Amino acid sequence: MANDIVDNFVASGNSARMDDIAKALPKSGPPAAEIADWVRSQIRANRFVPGQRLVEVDIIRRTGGSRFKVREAFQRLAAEGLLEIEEFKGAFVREASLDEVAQLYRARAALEGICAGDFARQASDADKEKLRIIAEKMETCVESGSPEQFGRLNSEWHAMLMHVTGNHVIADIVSRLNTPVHHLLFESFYRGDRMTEATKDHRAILDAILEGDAPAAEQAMRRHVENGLQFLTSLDKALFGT
Amino acid sequence: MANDIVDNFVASGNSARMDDIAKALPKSGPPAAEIADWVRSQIRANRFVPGQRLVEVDIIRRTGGSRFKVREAFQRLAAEGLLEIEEFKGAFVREASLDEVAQLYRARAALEGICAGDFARQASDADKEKLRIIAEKMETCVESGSPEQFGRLNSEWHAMLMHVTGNHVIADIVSRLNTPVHHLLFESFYRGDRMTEATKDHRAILDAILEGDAPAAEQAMRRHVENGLQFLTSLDKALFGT
DNA sequence: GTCAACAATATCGTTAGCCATCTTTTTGTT
DNA sequence: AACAAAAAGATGGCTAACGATATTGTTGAC
Repeated sequence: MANDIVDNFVASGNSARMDDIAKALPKSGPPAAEIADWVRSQIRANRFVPGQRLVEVDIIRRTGGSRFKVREAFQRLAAEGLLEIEEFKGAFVREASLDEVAQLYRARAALEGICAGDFARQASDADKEKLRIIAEKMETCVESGSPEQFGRLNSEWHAMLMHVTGNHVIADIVSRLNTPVHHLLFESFYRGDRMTEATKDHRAILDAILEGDAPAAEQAMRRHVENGLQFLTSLDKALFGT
Repeated sequence: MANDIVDNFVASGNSARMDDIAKALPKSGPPAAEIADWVRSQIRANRFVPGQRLVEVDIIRRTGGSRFKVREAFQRLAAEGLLEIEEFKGAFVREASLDEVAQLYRARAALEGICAGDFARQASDADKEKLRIIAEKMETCVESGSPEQFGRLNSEWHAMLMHVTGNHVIADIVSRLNTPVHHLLFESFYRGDRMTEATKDHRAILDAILEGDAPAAEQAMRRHVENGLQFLTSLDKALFGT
């Protein structure tokens, strides 16, 4: 992501053709949305940690965007709940309290539960098979011990479960719910036997879906997300708590 | 809120010199959040209708905010999903499709269901009594036929149900879910016998809560919200559909 | 009379520069 | 040596001006 921006910026400066420049130059810098994406990715990668102050000039230096765009991006991120902006002090990465995270997880459990029920009810056999295949790949990840691949597949699995039945809006809400705690999510698969537990949960959900038992699928999904929360809280205690 | 802004505008509009104002008013215009609130309220009151174009200068004139702040507010509202911004065309009030509204309602049903369950489990007797009293007031509104009072109490009822058990984050999510369809909500209580039906639903929820039956409370709340959606879809068909 | 091309206006997007505010550092006094 | 006050540096906020684009109105030809 960062490279995209830099390349884009450099490219527009180095272009040779007049035509190319004519079309490339109107956008002198990266658009505000791109800057927001970049900051978001930095936060997700734990490169920007909660409480850290985001200095405008610094972001401008790194992204090549103008001050105006950077501030627009900050506003967007603040509206998303990722940043907090204080007068004359600037933007900070928002720190989500454990209680807040718990509520976000409970919300996610409810929403993904709905989607799991929908999937059990409406999804075609082909879609169910797709879901099964991804789950299978994840199991091989557990064996080979590759948590980042597991994480990617996990995201894909959850996203597909929601999008297949057309619940794009709910999926969007869920993704926003995830963002503030994504750096913890990322770390969670490295610790303990979270992967094996998650796999067990996935299997339970998949079984309910294959049997067409929507309420069971919903319940299983809820339990799965709530297990994730429980793991996260124990992780938090181990890291920061006494 | 709106009056504050208007008064502010009139004051600055009638003054003679810009310089005088700059020195006379050490406090600058309303902050971006306030402008966003104002625009939001205008949309809620159906004064800004879906598809309408929001011209920057117009908002500046009306709110007294600077162009920068207005644009910041637009960004925030776009992130909230209320507006859509197109390049060189400006901000439009976003039109929520019926499918989108349906998903928002299903999400709301799930989230408020959780809170209803929490309430049944954790709320004190005093809080339960408070909830009962509000419901009682709403019943008198049905008899006397005052829908806007009913609407206010309804908001209070739902808000209290969530906040009492500390689910502030979930309540916040729900309020954002409501915003895009609030103008329809506003109209809904004027039509048919929605008020009496809602009252019946509320009574069922309250009964489950008073008995301490959390799952029943959750289910009742879900049904209540889903009934609201059903009413809204029928209303939409009656207004626009064939 | 209608349609198309061109011009004019209005609006949006961007940048640069100035002003207000906060933080930190330095200096002076107790 | 410690604390307070003032000044300097840094940071964010705001306005004004400029360039790009869409929309609208007008004029001319078919």
